[in-house]
Amino acid sequence: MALMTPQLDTVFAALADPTRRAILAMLLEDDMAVTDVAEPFEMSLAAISKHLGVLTASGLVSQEKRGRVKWCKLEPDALREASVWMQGFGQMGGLDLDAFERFLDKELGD
Amino acid sequence: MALMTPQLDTVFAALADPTRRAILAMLLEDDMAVTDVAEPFEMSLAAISKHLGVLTASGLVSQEKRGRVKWCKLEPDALREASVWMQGFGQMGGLDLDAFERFLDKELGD
DNA sequence: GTGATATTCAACCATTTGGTTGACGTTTCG
DNA sequence: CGAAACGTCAACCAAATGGTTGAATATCAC
Repeated sequence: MALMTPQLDTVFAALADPTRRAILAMLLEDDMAVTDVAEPFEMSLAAISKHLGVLTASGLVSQEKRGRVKWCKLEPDALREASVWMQGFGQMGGLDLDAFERFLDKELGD
Repeated sequence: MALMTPQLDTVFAALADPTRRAILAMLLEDDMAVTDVAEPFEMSLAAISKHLGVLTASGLVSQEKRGRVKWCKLEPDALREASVWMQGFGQMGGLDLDAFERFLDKELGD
């Protein structure tokens, strides 16, 4: 059993939280500072900072500090692997998903 | 902020575990009994039973008991909502679709 | 320099998760 | 009937998750 592509683990785990999905939706519109990301939520800034850490660790978001502001940017490419994995699932019966995950490792590896 | 669609939570959370993804891959080929699902894994039957419970709760798998055997069946439709959610992020942009098609030709060719 | 702003860090807490083991109810088979 | 096979349940455990506060660290603005 292959059980590779640990990126899938972190990406799907990141997507499993509604707060994090809402953050991604916000970042879809524009890059944002951490404080601005946190503004609409009824939870502490530190909690949002942690969520952004999870998103960054999964590759779904990148962060760049300029001055005292840390800008958060959506990285849609990180969704490709997960999305393609799911597409394959829904649409192609009988596919060898182990081979498929190996394919994704190779294609998306860099 | 919306934070709805609890189904997405459970589907993504279910997909975040490599054991569960491997189970889905096995079920893609055919329906299976719980014991047979557990066979290739180096963990207890009870653990696999729990994983199947998570998959069933998320709707990705259905279970039907016939006699003393509980049959597990993949429910690919449950992936649709999550898949559609991802479409919003333009994820397919950088994937090498030619390589993808070649992969599919090879995998599905026979 | 002082003070406000931006963000993280550290410690803590409750809950969930992923695993174990052993006992338990069903169903089948000899 | 009695034993084996199928699967879950219950109790337990360690580790991870998602949140809180309060202090700490930079940076900017006056």
